Amino acid sequence: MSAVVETTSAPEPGRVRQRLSPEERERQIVDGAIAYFAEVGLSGQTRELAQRLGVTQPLIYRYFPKKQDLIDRVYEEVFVGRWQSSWADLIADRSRPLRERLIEFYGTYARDVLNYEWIRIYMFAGLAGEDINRRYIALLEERLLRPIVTEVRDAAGVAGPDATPITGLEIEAAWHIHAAVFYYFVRKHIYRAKTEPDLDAFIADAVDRTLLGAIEVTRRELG
Amino acid sequence: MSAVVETTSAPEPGRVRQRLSPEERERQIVDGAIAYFAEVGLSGQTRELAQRLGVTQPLIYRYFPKKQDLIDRVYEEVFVGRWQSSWADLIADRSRPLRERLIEFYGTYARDVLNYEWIRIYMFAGLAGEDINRRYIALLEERLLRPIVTEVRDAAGVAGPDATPITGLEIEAAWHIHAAVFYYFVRKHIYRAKTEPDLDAFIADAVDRTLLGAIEVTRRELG
DNA sequence: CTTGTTATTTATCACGCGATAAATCAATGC
DNA sequence: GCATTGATTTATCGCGTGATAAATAACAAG
Repeated sequence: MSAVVETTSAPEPGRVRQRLSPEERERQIVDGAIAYFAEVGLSGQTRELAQRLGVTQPLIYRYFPKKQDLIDRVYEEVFVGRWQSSWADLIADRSRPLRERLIEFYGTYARDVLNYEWIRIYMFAGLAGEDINRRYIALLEERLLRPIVTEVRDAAGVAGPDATPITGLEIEAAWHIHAAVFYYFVRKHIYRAKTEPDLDAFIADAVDRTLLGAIEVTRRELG
Repeated sequence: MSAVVETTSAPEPGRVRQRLSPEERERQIVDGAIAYFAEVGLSGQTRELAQRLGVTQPLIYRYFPKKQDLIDRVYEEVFVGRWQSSWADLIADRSRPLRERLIEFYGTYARDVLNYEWIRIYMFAGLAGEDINRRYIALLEERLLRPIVTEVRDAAGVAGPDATPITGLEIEAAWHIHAAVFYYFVRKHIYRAKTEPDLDAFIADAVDRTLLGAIEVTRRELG
């Protein structure tokens, strides 16, 4: 009549064992891991994750022999393939005002990339010293910031990057636009603080305010 | 002839036991904890911390009976009392150009507040769901952002907050200036990415670019 | 219905980490 | 010196967590 020991996490007691195809179960584990790790960090326990999924903890190890394998998979699912190649054309489309292009870009980027799971796992990874963040920054600089600087130059009516190399401070200026949007989601999803509820209005306003200064300073310095 | 078990972390073997005054030892533990937790997060182990300090793990428990006590102390040391009351006067000093005031403020703020330990522990705390961040944001909004909006209004030559209440988007605009500086240090200390090496030049440029847009949009909307 | 495959669970190990009790020894006062 | 105090160390407990091996049972094929 010993007390229940309860070593391995069990699904809801009395629940019938559900047998899924390996593909379905793997999908379920990965999705659950993204949600769980985003909430508590990558040091979250496999037992707790299993409980949320309604399965036992060793089952996870059938699909991901090491916890690190699961973490790697989460990184891959969350960070790989979210960048849309069409964004390059959008940024560079001079048939439309730069302001309009940036507002459309950041509207899409905010919805497709900067959601709860992405930004929290991204910050957890950064604090853990992962390479991911530096690699993502390099990608952003090449595919987003330098194109933006090029367009800001054009909007300011000054020479392009071929004639005058882009400076460090110009890259930083493109970061200001990005930071305005990024930091909004840091406050929202990491600090869980109150933020402007109208996302579209926020983005339009953020682009307006940060872009005007970027263009004006560029004109003063290079014009 | 059994193998060494080594359960409790020991200081360097052969080192002579050093007996400090409680004040000195406590100071040493707190400083070590700030550095250690900033690096690995607040889930860092007391044994590892003890080893870095060159003392045994139970000694920490003489000064801080629970690990949470030590964490609370770290929060207190890092976050309390860094805000200088003189900053209010600096921001509101209309005998100087707003640009100049903000550059001086953010220069000081960057050095006095946004260092490696502060920004990492702040982000760890945010991800852990602590109240600290929301309380700090409330403090910033009251003591920094609203005053900045008031000064931006003045610089734009429009009515002050008494006549026209400050809007959510205006607060967000003040966040843009703040975000530019803050995100610089996120990239530097959390992602460990390369950043503009000349901090003063960066801050002057960041204030210039973000402030110009803030003033111009304010003039358009309220002028 | 019977049987085989394998998805899933049960049971358990090994180790790490927070925490505590008792032993030790460096400093201080007489 | 010698004794006393208390800062520091040694030894150990209990539990949580990653990981593994063996048992069980859901589903498909015949």
